[in-house]
Amino acid sequence: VTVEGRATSIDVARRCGVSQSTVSLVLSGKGAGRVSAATAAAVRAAADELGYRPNAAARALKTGASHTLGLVVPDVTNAFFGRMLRGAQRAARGAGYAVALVDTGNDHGWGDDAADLLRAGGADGMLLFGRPPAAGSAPAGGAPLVLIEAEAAAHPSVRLDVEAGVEAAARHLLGLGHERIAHVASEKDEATFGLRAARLDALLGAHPRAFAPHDAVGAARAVAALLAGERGVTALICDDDNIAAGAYLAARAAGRAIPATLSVVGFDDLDVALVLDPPLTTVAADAEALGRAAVELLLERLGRAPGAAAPVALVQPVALVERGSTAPPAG
Amino acid sequence: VTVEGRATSIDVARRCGVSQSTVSLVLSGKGAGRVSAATAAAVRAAADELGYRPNAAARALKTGASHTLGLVVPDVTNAFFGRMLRGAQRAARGAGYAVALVDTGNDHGWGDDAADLLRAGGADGMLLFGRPPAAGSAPAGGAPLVLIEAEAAAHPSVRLDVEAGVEAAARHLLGLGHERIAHVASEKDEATFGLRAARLDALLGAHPRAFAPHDAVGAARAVAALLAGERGVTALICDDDNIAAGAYLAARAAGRAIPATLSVVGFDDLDVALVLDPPLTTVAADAEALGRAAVELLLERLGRAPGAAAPVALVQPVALVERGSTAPPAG
DNA sequence: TTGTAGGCGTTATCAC
DNA sequence: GTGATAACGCCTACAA
Repeated sequence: VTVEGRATSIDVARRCGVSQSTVSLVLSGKGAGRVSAATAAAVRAAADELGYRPNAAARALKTGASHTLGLVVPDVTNAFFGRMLRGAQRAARGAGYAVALVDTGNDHGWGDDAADLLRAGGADGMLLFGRPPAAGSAPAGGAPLVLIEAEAAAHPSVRLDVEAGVEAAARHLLGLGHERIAHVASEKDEATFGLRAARLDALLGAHPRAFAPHDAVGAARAVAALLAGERGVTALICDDDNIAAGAYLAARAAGRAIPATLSVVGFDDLDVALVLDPPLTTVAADAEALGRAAVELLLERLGRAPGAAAPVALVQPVALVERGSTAPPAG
Repeated sequence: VTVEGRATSIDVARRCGVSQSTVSLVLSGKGAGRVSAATAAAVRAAADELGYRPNAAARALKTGASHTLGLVVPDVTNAFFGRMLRGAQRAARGAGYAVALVDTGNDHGWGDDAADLLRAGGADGMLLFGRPPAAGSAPAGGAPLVLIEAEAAAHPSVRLDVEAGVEAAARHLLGLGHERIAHVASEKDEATFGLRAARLDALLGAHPRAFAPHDAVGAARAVAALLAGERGVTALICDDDNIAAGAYLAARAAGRAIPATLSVVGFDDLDVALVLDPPLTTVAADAEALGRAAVELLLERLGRAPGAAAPVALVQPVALVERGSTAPPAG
């Protein structure tokens, strides 16, 4: 267990009197049937004693693959990303890849961030969340790219079927008898939110809409303003459960009881949905599966030739979970 | 904007008729006063046109630094880690480092995970959350290590002053007149939780304790059992806000009103604390600062000689935030 | 079955 | 000012 600086494969070779290439052969598992069992054992023993670890940089340089994936998300602080991260991370690790994370903190320095990461860590491929890379920039320096919750002709992508999600929410409320439904939309301009607004517009015609940040306190302000300004709103469709939590706060402050005088639907089915009182009716999204699928797409693409095969655009299903926050409108 | 495979510094050199080493000098900024302004400009132009990006692996091999930090956390899904991640990530990026993330998913395959990451990504240093590395293993392969929310003589560390935190919570409840206070502890065996239990034992003497998972539903079960089994408990100190959220669920189910017949104190001050009704009295911890401090410690250590200077153990303050979930016991 | 040699793309030390 | 040249540690034909 001697840990003294670094042992190289040459040290190992010297230690047991063989050549460096033999060491490489044995330790990379490609010595089967080529190196005698005795030498192989000796090599392994020596490597063990020296605590030898192959130098990742050297290997990456030689093979051209760093076995690292870059993941760019707008806000690690959001529970949704935590779950997505876990899915991505697991899938990646299962395939021997590490995940390097970039949190842009909602600033749109996309190209910069992504490129920086690549330059720094030398990722083999990138996962970009939320918006396609700016047209001009080549954010990954030519590395394979997979988009999450965004689409672009040039790259494979995975996203949730958010249109079906908001549609299910709207139909649920319509079925309950609501006639004036407001959309509490995200203030971020990510593709997914645009899709939702468009579908709701098509479905509901003109209807109130407010824009809110993804935290309960900020969202509460937005919802309070909406409720004060718009007459007769009896139901809210929120772009995210955190925003829905804000709606609860605003409703409480305004003396509106949920669901008696205000119905609320969220999106994502985060942990907070169950903690709210009453439990939140929401559109459940499997964030972990999303992350996993994105990584699988990227890994698959890393296997292919650079431009081969048309990029796929995966769409994953979501499902409305009816809980206690929705009911027929009063009176 | 031609992106054709990869352009190397040799391509750039050829393009503008200089030697490769001149290109290196110019682009690494070390050409000041050595390379003529004209050549420098030409080199930069050529690099731009070719979309040249230095090869990270080659640079890492040559310089011995990958500019990547490994971060190992038990559960990215917890909002606390989201905030910590952000702090760590920002500090790292500010210094030109990328952060590679490993989520162990609460399994204690420490050595494996950390080593795997290192092998894969070649991190210059590691940040380990929650528990010191197993004595025998050298999880980072000799790379500098910083512990977060854990301490060990051999490594620098940062942690929250959790003892002061639970003490403040306990004194607050004691001051309110509570006499039978239960501790809803985390079921994880991380150092931070042991510290809290010990302090509460010292302060409160024998008192009820239940162990709960860090999700509301699971925690609710644990709290329900505690409340059913123990007589006269009027207040709960929870190891985390998610657990406190579970306590709300259990209290609701058991018909105990918060704070009228049950006071609850949480830990961390996550977003959920404000969403709960009534808002949760909790011990606020600055997770972002924790992440930042850890990265700074690691970067500083990366600057020094391998064994130089005694490892520091930073302890960051926490503060009780009184909100609506605590009140004098009934009757 | 094993060893030799060349090169991956950089950086950095020297001559020129 | 600029250009050869030698590593960095590993992989992999190819030679022995």
